[in-house]
Amino acid sequence: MNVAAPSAGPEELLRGVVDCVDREHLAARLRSGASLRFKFGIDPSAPDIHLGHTVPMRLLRRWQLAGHLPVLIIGDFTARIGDPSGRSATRPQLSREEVEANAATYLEQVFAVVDPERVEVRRQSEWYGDFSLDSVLELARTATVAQMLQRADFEQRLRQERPIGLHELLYPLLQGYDSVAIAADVELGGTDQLFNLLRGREVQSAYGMARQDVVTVPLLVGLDGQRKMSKSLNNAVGVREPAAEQFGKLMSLPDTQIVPYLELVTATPPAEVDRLAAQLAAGQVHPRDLKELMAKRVVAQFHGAGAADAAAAEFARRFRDRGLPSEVPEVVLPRGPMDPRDLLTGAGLAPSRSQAMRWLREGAVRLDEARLGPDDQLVDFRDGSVLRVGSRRLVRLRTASTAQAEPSRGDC
RNA sequence: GGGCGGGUACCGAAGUGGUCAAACGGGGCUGACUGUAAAUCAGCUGGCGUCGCCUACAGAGGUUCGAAUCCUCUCCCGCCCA
Repeated sequence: MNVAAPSAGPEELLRGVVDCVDREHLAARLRSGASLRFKFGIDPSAPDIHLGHTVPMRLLRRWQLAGHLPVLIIGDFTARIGDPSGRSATRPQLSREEVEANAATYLEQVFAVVDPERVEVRRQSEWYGDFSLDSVLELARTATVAQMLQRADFEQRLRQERPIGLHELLYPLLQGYDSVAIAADVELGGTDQLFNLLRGREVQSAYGMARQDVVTVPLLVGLDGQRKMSKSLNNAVGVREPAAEQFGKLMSLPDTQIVPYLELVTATPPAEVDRLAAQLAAGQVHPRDLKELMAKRVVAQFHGAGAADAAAAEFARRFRDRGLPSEVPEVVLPRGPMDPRDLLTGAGLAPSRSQAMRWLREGAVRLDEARLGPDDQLVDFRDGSVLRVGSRRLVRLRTASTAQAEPSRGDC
């Protein structure tokens, strides 16, 4: 990555942030020209990061370019608890091995956005690895149960008579102690992190350290246009997904989110975002075209402009022109007429004959241009025929008189 | 330790002896439509030899012609009192 950018002032560095505590204090420090330790914690609780994670990472990069030092905390301990933020239920416990594996792929993904040259990467195990019970108690003494129960998600769970694990109560304290361990000047997170971030201030002062300032950025709304992007809500775009997959998902985003996405997950300059938003509102630009622009820019960040353009072209071919994708998976089947249900399961498109039958009733199944129905007895196919269910599930059939059929399982 | 209320399909949640493969909502899938994998409307959403059979309502037994529904024990969760 390039350029040692000129150091920027508070206006530039705080653009787009939602909460900022203590704003006066932080602004003064930024103006002072000091290089700040800018903490950002990531829990390797899933193997992949998604676009939602990149929102704070982009701010991290801006600060990095301005001469501040990002300190990335790999939450290899807290990941095993699971952050209760915004959670209505206790998370499943991860094993040490899972967390390790996740952590390894995480950094690689983070560095797609953040410059790997100028960061400090720390793991919680550095300080929690041999944390004694004494230390735990000392940390636990820094807060009261009432303070912990103030947070909305705990309060809500209590009201709904759902379980709250004792270890979950500890989460904000552990995250807070990280700030002590690395002597953070500022901590960054999504708006749902506010409670934890503020707790860090209290923990630091309990340990006789100056309080960090706290900055939050907006949460990215997921593909459903409603809830925050989250893998478990199945509304996320992973940064490691193939370009075509990312592009298609982004095109399914409700129109209302086009501008927020441009703003939060592309490098589009604010002035241009404003201009495009105005044009969209005035009907001067077609929502689909703007969405395509946004999608291309997002995809290009992870796969390059060429791949983004190719994904856009492929998408147009498949869904606008209703054509075949450029690459169709093949499956080899024995030659000869088959019951359509066996054909679907044999080709790996249907997980069961019952599901195959449902699709046949729904009119979802096409063999080349012909639609197959529930009353079709035996259908014949030729080498190279295309069997499809809906628009996204399809295979090219190859016949083999000698070879055994080796169906690849579909993911239905 | 005592008392009470719960554990139902991917999730939430009805059902309290047969008409329950299980209401309803969400999610997912499919069709129509379209600028899209958007919105909207409609259908589907355990398996199989598909108008029938099998498996399923925390687990194991039991009562009954018949149980998700009743009884016993076990496991798990929540609340209240100590």
